[in-house]
Amino acid sequence: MVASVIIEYSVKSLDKEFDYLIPENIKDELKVGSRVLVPFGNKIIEGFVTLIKSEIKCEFEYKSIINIVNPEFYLSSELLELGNYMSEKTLSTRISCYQSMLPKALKASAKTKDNTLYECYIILNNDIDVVSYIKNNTRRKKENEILNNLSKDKKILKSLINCSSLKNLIEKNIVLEIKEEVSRNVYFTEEEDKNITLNDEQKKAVDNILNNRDKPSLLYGVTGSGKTEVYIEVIKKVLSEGKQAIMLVPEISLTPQIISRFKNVFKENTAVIHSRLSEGEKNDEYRRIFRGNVNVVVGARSAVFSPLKNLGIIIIDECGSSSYKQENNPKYNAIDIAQKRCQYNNAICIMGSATPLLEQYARSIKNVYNLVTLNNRINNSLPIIKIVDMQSEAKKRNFIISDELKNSMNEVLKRHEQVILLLNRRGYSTFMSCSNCGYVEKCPNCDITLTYHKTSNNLRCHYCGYSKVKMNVCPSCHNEAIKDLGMGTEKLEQLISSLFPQYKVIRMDTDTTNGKNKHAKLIEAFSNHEADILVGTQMISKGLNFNDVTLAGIINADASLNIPDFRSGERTFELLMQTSGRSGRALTNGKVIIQTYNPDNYVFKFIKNHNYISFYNYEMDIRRKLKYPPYFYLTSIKVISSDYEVSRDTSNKIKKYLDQSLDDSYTILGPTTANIFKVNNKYNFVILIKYKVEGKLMEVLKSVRDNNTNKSITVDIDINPLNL
DNA sequence: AGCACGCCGACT
DNA sequence: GTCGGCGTGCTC
Repeated sequence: MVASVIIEYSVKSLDKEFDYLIPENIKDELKVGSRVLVPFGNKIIEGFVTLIKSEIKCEFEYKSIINIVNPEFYLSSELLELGNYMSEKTLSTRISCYQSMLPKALKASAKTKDNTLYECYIILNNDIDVVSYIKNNTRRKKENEILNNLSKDKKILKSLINCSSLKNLIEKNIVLEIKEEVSRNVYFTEEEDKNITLNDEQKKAVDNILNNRDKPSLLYGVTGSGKTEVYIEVIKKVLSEGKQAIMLVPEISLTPQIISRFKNVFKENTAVIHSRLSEGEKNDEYRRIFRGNVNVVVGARSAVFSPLKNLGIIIIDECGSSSYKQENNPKYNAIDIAQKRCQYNNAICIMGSATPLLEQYARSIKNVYNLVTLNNRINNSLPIIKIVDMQSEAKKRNFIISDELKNSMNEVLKRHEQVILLLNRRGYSTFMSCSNCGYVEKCPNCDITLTYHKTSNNLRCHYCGYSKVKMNVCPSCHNEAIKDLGMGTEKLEQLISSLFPQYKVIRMDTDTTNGKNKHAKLIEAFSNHEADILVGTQMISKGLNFNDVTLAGIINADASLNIPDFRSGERTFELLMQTSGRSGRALTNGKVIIQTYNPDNYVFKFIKNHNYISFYNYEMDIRRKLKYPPYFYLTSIKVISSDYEVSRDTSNKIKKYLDQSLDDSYTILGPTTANIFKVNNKYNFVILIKYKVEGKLMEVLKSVRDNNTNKSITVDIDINPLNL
């Protein structure tokens, strides 16, 4: 017998099968999808079995598989097939696709080896007559107590009774130690299960989804319309059919709130996977899923690969979020993967959002997706949205907080309600600049300014991680005139504290939430009303549910509007809409204040009336005129090199090649310098291809990729990119 | 990816 | 004469 193996090196030239002999001793355990150890060249490396066949073509001498790495786990034929599909669609190696399906500890080439945690238990030694031992043992009471407990409970956690008497019993071989695998406790607050009854609209949505299983459903529902209840109801139905469920959420909305919500409904049948788990915890959850111990998996992007054997539904919550697309290789989109898996398993697929991507809504209008709408907020009241023109505020010398926002905050806080303030920029200030000569401190490796972080008193590059100590003297004109300009969450927190000294402020951004459970603790604290004002970045915009919040303030709505990307309008609309959704979820007097220097921008016109549909129509018109998605597909080719000229010349060469190989149904733009031209000391050029029909594009792209043999040049192809 | 083989320049 | 540069090709 021979096994075809894909080995762990993720390079194009090795993205093919190598055949190995299967030794007798592992013959029975070896499966297609098994992880194996094989000799390759003069090294021993890992790989996955993709095929087992009987015939041996004696063209050369085969080597033998050394061992199966972890006989219990293997990639199912569904996942192997999915990996091949993914590698075709993303033009990345098959091994990189397989590896992204597994937690790190189970990957080939993992540095963290299998993180299984064992716990030591004690049991009675059955070969010994314990009853008579107890009878004869009159002096040592403690020992008898332990023995009596053990004969009742059979097995007890050793750490619970660890004492000298126990040690004695173990030494005498009366009590035995055994090791058992355990799952680490994943953060979870027990709550009583509120038995929620659905309103008519929600009931209709559930029926509609269940009756249209043949295609994905787009659950379009305004924020606070109760999408989660619909998800839960549909999942319950699927579970009752004996099937299993995956629920995908964006990482930032994977909060303790949503986790305990699901754990309270589906109890220990739930596995949760998110980035704040340790590798060991992820491994535990993966194992539970693989063994069929859970029926519901809640997780971010990569949870779409959960090895459920009887998949009945995949839900993608906040399907408009760009977090479903992986930014590095393989550049897969979890929504595509979900749809593929649903097709394969005959499973229900639900995409839910108040702000779906234009692509998604367009498809639902064309009936590619089944459109299901929730029009009404549970409490029947949408927050009032006010747009504040910061240009006129600036004349009053209000640069950060407008009078309107300040007054509203005072009102709300006096009523003992809460405020959320969104500022999409972490750190203390936007940049440091010399007020004498205008010198601006930039990252030496990247083409962007450094951000000042006051707590750590350093300047940091948010792209490459470079940091340096803050200087007081200008390196250019040597004056002591360095000022921090612009506003980050750190500075805003400070400002708010001084403006509202009698109220407590919590700040949430990547800098305050990187500790274990920090994120959960901050949310819980705010939820318990331990603070009155929550200041934060993106991460406070989604999924959070605070009953006392009646005011949401967006400090600088222009930040995301001014990003040079054709989706910046759509992104801003999404961000503002989602943030607005945090206000007035339980109480009916919700209010949202949006501050901008461009109050005439079309985005605000639609935001003001909560009007996604009008926004959709307006934005679609722009996309059609400019040949952007959803009217055209997009592929970007990024050429990256540490040598400016090499990067420029290579991208020109590629452009020439594309012009020759593709007809004029493809629009080829560029090469131009990327949005951030220099990152990590490397120069980035971008070529964009727009097209309606894929045609032979994939073949052409493959040869572009394969023709680049120069190791110092990276040619990064992104099919259907979400960020330019 | 990692390593061997191989063919040309400057060094004890 | 040899040490070592990295270009090319192979790995079941």
